[in-house]
Amino acid sequence: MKKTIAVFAGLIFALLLLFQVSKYAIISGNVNIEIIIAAIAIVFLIVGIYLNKKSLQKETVDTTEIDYNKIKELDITSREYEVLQHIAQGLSNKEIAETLFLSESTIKTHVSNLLLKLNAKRRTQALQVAKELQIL
Amino acid sequence: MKKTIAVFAGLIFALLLLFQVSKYAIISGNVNIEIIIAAIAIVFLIVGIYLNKKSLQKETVDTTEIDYNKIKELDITSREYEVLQHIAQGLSNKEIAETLFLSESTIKTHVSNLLLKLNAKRRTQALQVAKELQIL
DNA sequence: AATAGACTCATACTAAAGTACCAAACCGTT
DNA sequence: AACGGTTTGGTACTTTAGTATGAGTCTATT
Repeated sequence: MKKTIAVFAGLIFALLLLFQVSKYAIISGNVNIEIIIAAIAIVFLIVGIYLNKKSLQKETVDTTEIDYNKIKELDITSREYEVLQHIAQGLSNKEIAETLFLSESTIKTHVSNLLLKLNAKRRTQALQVAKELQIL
Repeated sequence: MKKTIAVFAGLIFALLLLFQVSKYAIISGNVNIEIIIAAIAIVFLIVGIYLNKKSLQKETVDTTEIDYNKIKELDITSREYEVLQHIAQGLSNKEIAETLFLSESTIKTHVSNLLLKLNAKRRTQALQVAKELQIL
């Protein structure tokens, strides 16, 4: 975090410097105007690309938005979805039952209903389908 | 695709126009130099951000690079990895056996070895671990 | 108050998944 | 040719997963 601030401070300083240098270069008439304009354009193009890449990095790590509308369309209830999320964690029915303070029977019924609604034969297939539908 | 070309052509044209306008504005001395430099900087900053966003969109849809070195580190053989990929597709052992022209027994041994190497108790957990290790 | 949907849980199954152990064939290396 | 690792496959068994069915509870809505 400190590093980020330092980088940004340096960047802003460098840009201000470029700004002033350009101004006086134009006024003094020593340098070709085209070159200065091009230099500014290129520098800010690069800065734009860099800034954008930095800001996108965090978002794009696991940004696959969950389609909550699709969950409703499939008539998946909140409890069922909760179970689905636990399946995705790799938990067994018994483990899910323990974490949710329910009996294994209840989890089994939820899973069965999930498989029907997701049109899957196995829990692994349910995961694959759910990811394809952007539900997970 | 045609749209992209048109957009880019228009963009380049606009930039060239800006370039020329800037040059003559500076030479004629009608406009403040700072404003022109700032305008160029802002325009190219925005262009840079836009271009980068466009180019990243395709990559970032499912860009979670697979760490092949980690696969080797875990001593996961090519056949085992192949089976892992099929598990991720939601296939059963029997189905994997059919698609790879192997017996179900063979798939079971591969799966068992995978579970050991990934330190998982179930295939769903194996998937979760594999994704966490960026193997899938 | 009655109804519908969600949630819970049980029993009794069948079907997969997974373990343990063994063994043969294959393949590249020493 | 012998060795180590991979791949393949079998048997026998245990453990999960999943299905089918029925039923009681809870809650919001009519």
